[in-house]
Amino acid sequence: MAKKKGIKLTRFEMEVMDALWELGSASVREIQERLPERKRPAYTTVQTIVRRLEEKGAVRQVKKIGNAFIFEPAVTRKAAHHRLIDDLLELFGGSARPLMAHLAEAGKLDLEDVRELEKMLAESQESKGRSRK
Amino acid sequence: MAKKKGIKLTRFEMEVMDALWELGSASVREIQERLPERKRPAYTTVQTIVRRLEEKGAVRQVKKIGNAFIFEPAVTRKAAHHRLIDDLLELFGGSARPLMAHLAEAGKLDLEDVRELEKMLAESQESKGRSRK
DNA sequence: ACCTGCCTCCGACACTTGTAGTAGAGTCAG
DNA sequence: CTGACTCTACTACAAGTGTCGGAGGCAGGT
Repeated sequence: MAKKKGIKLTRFEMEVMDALWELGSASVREIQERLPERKRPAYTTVQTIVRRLEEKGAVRQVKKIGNAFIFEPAVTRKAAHHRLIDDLLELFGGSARPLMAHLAEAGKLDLEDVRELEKMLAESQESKGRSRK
Repeated sequence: MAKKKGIKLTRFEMEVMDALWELGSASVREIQERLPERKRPAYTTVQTIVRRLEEKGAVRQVKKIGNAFIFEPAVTRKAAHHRLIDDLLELFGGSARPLMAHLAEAGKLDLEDVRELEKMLAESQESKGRSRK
Protein backbone atom coordinates (compact mmCIF):
# COMPACT_ATOMS: atom_id res chain seq x y z
CA MET A 1 0.00 0.00 0.00
CA ALA A 2 1.39 3.24 -0.96
CA LYS A 3 1.22 5.18 -4.16
CA LYS A 4 -2.49 5.31 -4.69
CA LYS A 5 -1.97 8.93 -5.57
CA GLY A 6 -0.97 8.38 -9.12
CA ILE A 7 -2.52 11.67 -10.05
CA LYS A 8 0.04 13.88 -11.60
CA LEU A 9 -1.00 17.40 -12.49
CA THR A 10 0.84 19.62 -14.90
CA ARG A 11 1.43 23.26 -14.29
CA PHE A 12 -1.57 24.38 -16.21
CA GLU A 13 -3.81 21.74 -14.79
CA MET A 14 -2.82 23.02 -11.40
CA GLU A 15 -3.99 26.47 -12.32
CA VAL A 16 -7.33 25.15 -13.34
CA MET A 17 -7.53 23.19 -10.14
CA ASP A 18 -6.64 26.31 -8.20
CA ALA A 19 -9.62 28.03 -9.66
CA LEU A 20 -11.79 25.10 -8.82
CA TRP A 21 -10.50 24.83 -5.29
CA GLU A 22 -11.31 28.45 -4.75
CA LEU A 23 -14.73 28.18 -6.23
CA GLY A 24 -15.62 24.96 -4.55
CA SER A 25 -17.59 23.85 -7.53
CA ALA A 26 -18.04 25.49 -10.87
CA SER A 27 -18.82 25.25 -14.52
CA VAL A 28 -16.19 25.42 -17.20
CA ARG A 29 -17.22 28.99 -17.88
CA GLU A 30 -16.71 30.02 -14.31
CA ILE A 31 -13.34 28.40 -14.20
CA GLN A 32 -12.22 30.09 -17.33
CA GLU A 33 -13.30 33.47 -16.10
CA ARG A 34 -11.45 32.93 -12.90
CA LEU A 35 -8.15 32.43 -14.65
CA PRO A 36 -5.78 35.41 -14.68
CA GLU A 37 -6.62 37.39 -17.77
CA ARG A 38 -3.07 37.68 -18.95
CA LYS A 39 -3.01 34.12 -20.00
CA ARG A 40 -6.63 33.24 -20.24
CA PRO A 41 -7.00 30.52 -22.83
CA ALA A 42 -9.98 29.87 -25.03
CA TYR A 43 -13.07 28.41 -23.50
CA THR A 44 -12.56 25.11 -25.25
CA THR A 45 -9.01 24.91 -24.02
CA VAL A 46 -10.21 25.07 -20.47
CA GLN A 47 -12.84 22.56 -21.31
CA THR A 48 -10.25 20.16 -22.62
CA ILE A 49 -8.18 20.52 -19.50
CA VAL A 50 -11.17 19.90 -17.32
CA ARG A 51 -12.04 16.84 -19.31
CA ARG A 52 -8.52 15.51 -18.94
CA LEU A 53 -8.58 16.26 -15.27
CA GLU A 54 -11.71 14.22 -15.03
CA GLU A 55 -10.03 11.33 -16.80
CA LYS A 56 -7.20 11.59 -14.33
CA GLY A 57 -9.67 11.54 -11.52
CA ALA A 58 -8.82 14.97 -10.19
CA VAL A 59 -12.27 16.43 -10.64
CA ARG A 60 -15.74 15.02 -10.99
CA GLN A 61 -19.04 16.12 -12.43
CA VAL A 62 -21.55 16.70 -9.73
CA LYS A 63 -24.58 17.91 -11.55
CA LYS A 64 -25.95 19.70 -14.49
CA ILE A 65 -27.49 23.12 -14.59
CA GLY A 66 -29.25 23.88 -17.78
CA ASN A 67 -27.04 22.13 -20.24
CA ALA A 68 -23.85 22.89 -18.39
CA PHE A 69 -21.97 20.56 -16.09
CA ILE A 70 -20.84 21.62 -12.69
CA PHE A 71 -17.53 20.19 -11.55
CA GLU A 72 -15.91 19.87 -8.23
CA PRO A 73 -12.43 18.83 -7.13
CA ALA A 74 -11.93 15.17 -6.39
CA VAL A 75 -8.58 15.69 -4.73
CA THR A 76 -7.61 18.21 -2.14
CA ARG A 77 -5.21 20.96 -2.82
CA LYS A 78 -3.08 19.60 -0.08
CA ALA A 79 -2.81 16.20 -1.68
CA ALA A 80 -1.93 17.71 -5.01
CA HIS A 81 0.71 19.89 -3.48
CA HIS A 82 2.08 16.95 -1.66
CA ARG A 83 2.49 15.09 -4.86
CA LEU A 84 4.46 17.93 -6.37
CA ILE A 85 6.70 18.24 -3.39
CA ASP A 86 7.39 14.57 -3.25
CA ASP A 87 8.37 14.60 -6.86
CA LEU A 88 10.78 17.41 -6.32
CA LEU A 89 12.15 15.81 -3.22
CA GLU A 90 12.93 12.71 -5.16
CA LEU A 91 15.24 14.67 -7.38
CA PHE A 92 17.05 15.79 -4.30
CA GLY A 93 17.65 12.29 -3.14
CA GLY A 94 14.59 12.18 -0.96
CA SER A 95 15.91 14.42 1.74
CA ALA A 96 14.39 17.76 2.47
CA ARG A 97 17.56 19.20 3.81
CA PRO A 98 19.31 20.19 0.62
CA LEU A 99 16.05 21.65 -0.50
CA MET A 100 15.82 23.79 2.58
CA ALA A 101 19.39 24.85 2.21
CA HIS A 102 18.68 25.99 -1.30
CA LEU A 103 15.69 27.95 -0.21
CA ALA A 104 17.69 29.63 2.46
CA GLU A 105 20.49 30.51 0.10
CA ALA A 106 18.09 31.86 -2.41
CA GLY A 107 16.76 34.18 0.20
CA LYS A 108 13.34 32.62 0.11
CA LEU A 109 13.55 31.84 3.76
CA ASP A 110 14.49 33.97 6.65
CA LEU A 111 14.93 33.39 10.31
CA GLU A 112 11.41 34.28 11.04
CA ASP A 113 10.03 31.68 8.72
CA VAL A 114 12.20 29.10 10.29
CA ARG A 115 11.36 30.00 13.83
CA GLU A 116 7.71 29.88 13.00
CA LEU A 117 8.20 26.49 11.52
CA GLU A 118 10.14 25.31 14.47
CA LYS A 119 7.34 26.26 16.76
CA MET A 120 4.90 24.38 14.59
CA LEU A 121 6.99 21.29 14.58
CA ALA A 122 7.59 21.36 18.27
CA GLU A 123 3.89 21.43 18.90
CA SER A 124 2.91 18.71 16.55
CA GLN A 125 5.70 16.50 17.71
CA GLU A 126 4.63 16.97 21.24
CA SER A 127 1.02 16.17 20.65
CA LYS A 128 1.89 13.08 18.71
CA GLY A 129 4.07 11.70 21.40
CA ARG A 130 6.38 9.04 20.05
CA SER A 131 4.50 7.96 16.99
CA ARG A 132 7.20 7.08 14.48
CA LYS A 133 7.02 8.10 10.85
CA MET B 1 19.69 40.87 -15.47
CA ALA B 2 17.47 38.15 -14.41
CA LYS B 3 16.13 35.11 -16.14
CA LYS B 4 19.15 34.11 -18.13
CA LYS B 5 18.49 30.68 -16.75
CA GLY B 6 15.82 29.62 -19.13
CA ILE B 7 17.17 26.14 -18.98
CA LYS B 8 14.51 23.75 -17.93
CA LEU B 9 15.53 20.17 -17.31
CA THR B 10 13.17 17.25 -17.18
CA ARG B 11 13.44 14.51 -14.69
CA PHE B 12 15.45 12.24 -16.87
CA GLU B 13 17.66 14.99 -18.11
CA MET B 14 18.43 15.72 -14.51
CA GLU B 15 19.59 12.19 -13.98
CA VAL B 16 21.92 12.44 -16.88
CA MET B 17 23.20 15.73 -15.56
CA ASP B 18 23.68 14.13 -12.19
CA ALA B 19 25.97 11.60 -13.72
CA LEU B 20 27.83 14.30 -15.52
CA TRP B 21 28.16 16.46 -12.46
CA GLU B 22 29.66 13.57 -10.61
CA LEU B 23 32.02 12.68 -13.36
CA GLY B 24 33.07 16.20 -14.12
CA SER B 25 33.37 15.43 -17.78
CA ALA B 26 32.57 12.28 -19.63
CA SER B 27 31.65 10.55 -22.82
CA VAL B 28 28.19 9.31 -23.57
CA ARG B 29 29.34 5.81 -22.79
CA GLU B 30 30.59 6.79 -19.37
CA ILE B 31 27.40 8.59 -18.57
CA GLN B 32 25.29 5.66 -19.57
CA GLU B 33 27.29 3.29 -17.45
CA ARG B 34 26.96 5.57 -14.52
CA LEU B 35 23.18 5.45 -14.59
CA PRO B 36 21.50 3.15 -12.08
CA GLU B 37 21.25 -0.22 -13.75
CA ARG B 38 17.60 -0.69 -12.91
CA LYS B 39 16.57 1.82 -15.43
CA ARG B 40 19.55 2.09 -17.65
CA PRO B 41 18.34 3.06 -21.08
CA ALA B 42 19.95 2.16 -24.37
CA TYR B 43 23.14 3.87 -25.35
CA THR B 44 21.45 5.83 -28.08
CA THR B 45 18.78 7.00 -25.70
CA VAL B 46 21.40 8.58 -23.51
CA GLN B 47 22.98 10.01 -26.57
CA THR B 48 19.74 11.64 -27.58
CA ILE B 49 19.33 13.18 -24.17
CA VAL B 50 22.84 14.50 -24.18
CA ARG B 51 22.29 16.00 -27.58
CA ARG B 52 19.13 17.69 -26.39
CA LEU B 53 20.91 18.92 -23.31
CA GLU B 54 23.48 20.45 -25.54
CA GLU B 55 20.80 22.19 -27.56
CA LYS B 56 19.40 23.54 -24.34
CA GLY B 57 22.79 24.74 -23.35
CA ALA B 58 23.10 22.57 -20.27
CA VAL B 59 26.20 20.74 -21.41
CA ARG B 60 28.92 21.42 -23.91
CA GLN B 61 31.37 19.39 -25.90
CA VAL B 62 34.85 20.02 -24.71
CA LYS B 63 36.94 17.75 -26.84
CA LYS B 64 37.13 14.57 -28.76
CA ILE B 65 38.98 11.45 -27.80
CA GLY B 66 39.25 8.97 -30.59
CA ASN B 67 35.97 9.51 -32.31
CA ALA B 68 34.05 10.12 -29.12
CA PHE B 69 33.03 13.46 -27.74
CA ILE B 70 33.68 14.39 -24.20
CA PHE B 71 31.02 16.52 -22.56
CA GLU B 72 30.98 18.66 -19.52
CA PRO B 73 28.22 20.47 -17.67
CA ALA B 74 27.55 24.02 -18.72
CA VAL B 75 25.36 24.77 -15.74
CA THR B 76 26.00 24.02 -12.12
CA ARG B 77 23.97 21.57 -10.19
CA LYS B 78 23.06 24.36 -7.90
CA ALA B 79 21.66 26.49 -10.67
CA ALA B 80 19.64 23.60 -12.01
CA HIS B 81 18.25 22.81 -8.61
CA HIS B 82 17.40 26.39 -8.14
CA ARG B 83 15.42 26.42 -11.27
CA LEU B 84 13.38 23.47 -10.13
CA ILE B 85 12.71 24.96 -6.76
CA ASP B 86 11.69 28.28 -8.19
CA ASP B 87 9.26 26.54 -10.45
CA LEU B 88 7.69 24.71 -7.61
CA LEU B 89 7.62 27.80 -5.49
CA GLU B 90 5.72 29.60 -8.17
CA LEU B 91 2.92 27.11 -7.87
CA PHE B 92 2.80 27.89 -4.21
CA GLY B 93 2.35 31.55 -4.83
CA GLY B 94 6.02 32.34 -4.53
CA SER B 95 6.28 31.90 -0.83
CA ALA B 96 8.34 29.21 0.74
CA ARG B 97 6.30 29.02 3.84
CA PRO B 98 3.48 26.80 2.67
CA LEU B 99 6.08 24.59 1.12
CA MET B 100 7.87 24.23 4.41
CA ALA B 101 4.66 23.59 6.21
CA HIS B 102 3.89 20.80 3.81
CA LEU B 103 7.27 19.26 4.29
CA ALA B 104 6.85 19.38 8.00
CA GLU B 105 3.42 17.82 7.88
CA ALA B 106 4.63 15.11 5.62
CA GLY B 107 7.23 14.24 8.14
CA LYS B 108 10.06 15.11 5.83
CA LEU B 109 11.36 17.59 8.29
CA ASP B 110 12.02 17.29 11.93
CA LEU B 111 13.14 19.64 14.58
CA GLU B 112 16.73 18.82 14.06
CA ASP B 113 16.61 19.75 10.42
CA VAL B 114 15.05 23.00 11.29
CA ARG B 115 17.46 23.86 14.04
CA GLU B 116 20.35 23.13 11.78
CA LEU B 117 18.84 25.38 9.21
CA GLU B 118 18.25 28.07 11.70
CA LYS B 119 21.86 28.04 12.69
CA MET B 120 22.88 28.29 9.08
CA LEU B 121 20.63 31.20 8.47
CA ALA B 122 21.70 33.03 11.55
CA GLU B 123 25.30 32.80 10.49
CA SER B 124 24.84 33.90 6.94
CA GLN B 125 22.64 36.74 7.97
CA GLU B 126 25.18 37.86 10.44
CA SER B 127 28.10 37.73 8.07
CA LYS B 128 26.20 39.60 5.46
CA GLY B 129 25.37 42.40 7.75
CA ARG B 130 22.44 44.40 6.53
CA SER B 131 22.48 43.53 2.86
CA ARG B 132 18.85 43.47 1.89
CA LYS B 133 17.40 40.96 -0.51
C1' DA C 1 -42.55 26.24 -33.27
C1' DC C 2 -38.25 28.87 -34.18
C1' DC C 3 -34.11 31.35 -33.46
C1' DT C 4 -30.14 32.46 -30.73
C1' DG C 5 -26.80 31.46 -27.89
C1' DC C 6 -24.15 28.73 -24.81
C1' DC C 7 -22.51 24.02 -23.92
C1' DT C 8 -20.64 19.56 -24.82
C1' DC C 9 -18.27 16.24 -27.75
C1' DC C 10 -14.76 15.04 -30.94
C1' DG C 11 -11.05 15.77 -33.56
C1' DA C 12 -6.90 18.12 -34.84
C1' DC C 13 -2.18 19.90 -34.61
C1' DA C 14 2.32 21.23 -33.04
C1' DC C 15 5.79 20.43 -29.53
C1' DT C 16 8.07 17.93 -25.93
C1' DT C 17 9.80 13.80 -23.79
C1' DG C 18 11.29 9.06 -23.41
C1' DT C 19 12.96 5.46 -26.08
C1' DA C 20 15.49 3.33 -29.60
C1' DG C 21 17.05 1.55 -34.44
C1' DT C 22 19.94 2.26 -38.57
C1' DA C 23 23.55 3.99 -41.56
C1' DG C 24 27.78 5.50 -42.22
C1' DA C 25 32.15 7.53 -40.63
C1' DG C 26 36.37 7.22 -37.74
C1' DT C 27 39.88 4.40 -35.23
C1' DC C 28 42.94 0.85 -34.07
C1' DA C 29 45.06 -3.82 -34.00
C1' DG C 30 47.29 -6.80 -37.21
C1' DC D 1 45.16 -2.17 -45.96
C1' DT D 2 41.48 -4.46 -43.72
C1' DG D 3 38.26 -6.07 -40.55
C1' DA D 4 35.99 -5.35 -36.18
C1' DC D 5 34.30 -1.93 -33.27
C1' DT D 6 32.60 2.20 -31.59
C1' DC D 7 30.63 6.72 -32.25
C1' DT D 8 27.92 10.12 -34.13
C1' DA D 9 24.02 11.69 -36.96
C1' DC D 10 19.57 11.11 -38.39
C1' DT D 11 15.06 9.28 -38.15
C1' DA D 12 11.03 7.40 -35.95
C1' DC D 13 7.35 6.98 -32.94
C1' DA D 14 4.09 6.84 -29.03
C1' DA D 15 2.38 9.37 -25.10
C1' DG D 16 1.54 13.65 -22.97
C1' DT D 17 0.50 18.65 -23.12
C1' DG D 18 -1.23 23.19 -24.62
C1' DT D 19 -4.31 25.14 -27.87
C1' DC D 20 -8.35 25.34 -30.48
C1' DG D 21 -12.16 24.83 -34.17
C1' DG D 22 -16.46 22.92 -35.77
C1' DA D 23 -20.81 20.27 -35.45
C1' DG D 24 -24.71 19.58 -33.26
C1' DG D 25 -27.72 19.60 -28.94
C1' DC D 26 -30.74 21.72 -25.43
C1' DA D 27 -33.04 25.72 -23.21
C1' DG D 28 -35.55 30.05 -23.08
C1' DG D 29 -37.64 34.04 -24.97
C1' DT D 30 -41.11 35.54 -28.23
